[in-house]
Formats: sequence, structure tokens, C-alpha cells
Amino acid sequence: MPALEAIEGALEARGYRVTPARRAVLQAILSRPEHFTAEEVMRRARAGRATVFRTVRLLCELGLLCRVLLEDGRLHYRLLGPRRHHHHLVCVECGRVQDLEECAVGGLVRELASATGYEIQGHWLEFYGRCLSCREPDQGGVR
Amino acid sequence: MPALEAIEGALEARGYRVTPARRAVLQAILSRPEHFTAEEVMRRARAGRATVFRTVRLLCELGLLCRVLLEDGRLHYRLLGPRRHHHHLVCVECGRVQDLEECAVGGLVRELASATGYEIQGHWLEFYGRCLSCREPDQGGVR
DNA sequence: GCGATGATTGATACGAGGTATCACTGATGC
DNA sequence: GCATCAGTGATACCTCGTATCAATCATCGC
Ligand SMILES: [Mn+2]
Ligand SMILES: [Mn+2]
Ligand SMILES: [Zn+2]
Ligand SMILES: [Zn+2]
Repeated sequence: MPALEAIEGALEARGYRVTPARRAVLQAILSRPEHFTAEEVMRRARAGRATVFRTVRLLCELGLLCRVLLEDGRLHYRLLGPRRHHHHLVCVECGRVQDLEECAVGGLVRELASATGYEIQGHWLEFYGRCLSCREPDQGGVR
Repeated sequence: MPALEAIEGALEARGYRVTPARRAVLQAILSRPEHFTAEEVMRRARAGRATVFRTVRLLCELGLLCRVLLEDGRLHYRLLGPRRHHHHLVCVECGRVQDLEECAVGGLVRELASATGYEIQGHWLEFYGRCLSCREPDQGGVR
């Protein structure tokens, strides 16, 4: 999880200004739990609606945020470490999100490309389930 | 692609009535291209907004429609043959959608489950690219 | 047939989540 | 100093739904 300065550095490095509005959005994001909606950021950042959405989009484009697609189709955002393209495992009970280390469908993409003739450019892949701690009561585990 | 009578039969078989409003929605769907939004159905079916959305949801639940997640997060719908759970390959240029024969991440799901302890209950998986015909101009192919 | 019951409908309001406009502000470059 | 352009935010607007609720329709027991 990058610190404020790291994110601001990444913005400046790409020619974007670090303005008060952007800093407000960044602070709101850093104060949020592991994943959040743009609306939640809105409520905490002293910045206009359009600016919040623009900033979130910008951070996604720069690879500083990743988008987490929930099972019901809602979109959340999440700070991204230095990681590249990857996918998520979302606990539908407690909301915990686990980044999956890498993209496990690379082989599948190649197979599909040769089977269908498509030039495959991207994909969505998200998994949903119940995490270990949410399952524990089930199992009548220790204690 | 099921015909009107087949869909109506499926509704009746599960205890749902085939009403004029539902028939109007079905006809609008059958007149649409391979995938469509609920809004497009709205514009063609003489039926109230709520009814259109309710009917589309019902058809999804009954397995008569499948949901196609576009790259930008929008949701389209598509008539489903007798197929089960599967995924899509969407051409981002012409919009063509190809149903993938089966779910190719079953093995991955099992691996993930044992690696993470999650009980994995579902997933989203959609691929985006350019289909063969949309690529052809690229390649200076035959003719 | 008759009334009770439950399914279905559509007008309408509401809500989330996001984009388009556009006049304005504030840095930057010269 | 002035032109230019990135950034801003109020606001209107849009899509894609869901909630409400009174009206209607079909069915069923009698
Ligand atoms: Mn992530
Ligand atoms: Mn399909
Ligand atoms: Zn959990
Ligand atoms: Zn195509």
C-alpha cells in the first residue's frame, strides 16, 4: 500500500499536478478500508463530484488503484501495491479482498486465441466465496 | 436460440404465466441482435419499465438469458441455448459475442480453494478482443 | 357464478454511480 | 503582463435499475 508521497510522486512523474483537490481525494482513499466505492470517497474528500470520479479514474489508469468487481456487478476500488495485472478473491460474507498473485488464465488466453482466431486483448476474472474465518463457525472448529 | 413458444413453454413449466406484457418483452428480445441492454428492450416492448426489468431478471434466473459483462462494466443480455454456466469472448470492435463451450477455470477454482482456504462459490470471467473478421483488414489477407 | 386470494402490471419516484458542460481559477511559459 | 492550458466544481444529465402501490387479472373453493 503506497503512502501519500509515493502516489503524489507517481502523479508528478507522469506530468500530473498534485493539487489540493487531488490531495484531498488521495487522503480520503488512504483513510478507507481495503476496498471502497467512489461514493465513499466523495463523502470524505472536500472535492467536487466530477473531480472525485476523474481522480479515481486517473489513478486506475496510472495503475495506482485496481477495480474490484463484486458479485452483484458493483464496482469497488482498491489501492494497488507495485503489482501488475491480477485478479481478486472476494469474501461475500465479510468483504475481505485477496489479490491473486498473478493472472492464471494466460495459458487459457493463448488456447482461446488459437482456437477462435481472436486477438485477445483483455479479460475480467473475479472469484467469490467465503474466507477461512467466515467459514470457521461452520466447522465447529477448535473451541 | 429458443423460439418464442419454447420460452413460453419454459415459463409455464415453472408456474409463471405467459401474459401479454411478458410476451411483448419476449418478442422485443427475439427481435434484438445477439446481445442487448434492458433499455433497448424497453424501447421496443409495450410494457412498463419495471415489468421489462423484472422479466429480464426472471429470464436470467430461469437460465433463458445470460448476462454478458462488457469490458467497461456495462451489462448486456443474450439469449441462451440449452447451455449451462459458461463464459464469453466479446469482440470489442464489432460486438460479436461468442459463448465459450465450458467453464475452463474449474481446475483453477479447486487450486485456489486449497491454497487459500476459501470456499469458492462463483466467479466472473469474460474475455475481450478482436474477432477474425475484424482483424482481417490488418493482415492484408486474401484479397 | 361469486368472492377470496395471489400473481402481475405499470406509473412513478427514487437511488447509485457516473459523464458532459462550461464558466472559472490558477500555474506555467515567454 | 499576458496567453495558454490543466484543473476544478456546480450542475444537469444519463443509464440501469429497485421500491412503492394501487389497479387488474387469473384461479380456486364453494
Ligand atoms: Mn487488486
Ligand atoms: Mn452466453
Ligand atoms: Zn470472510
Ligand atoms: Zn469483431
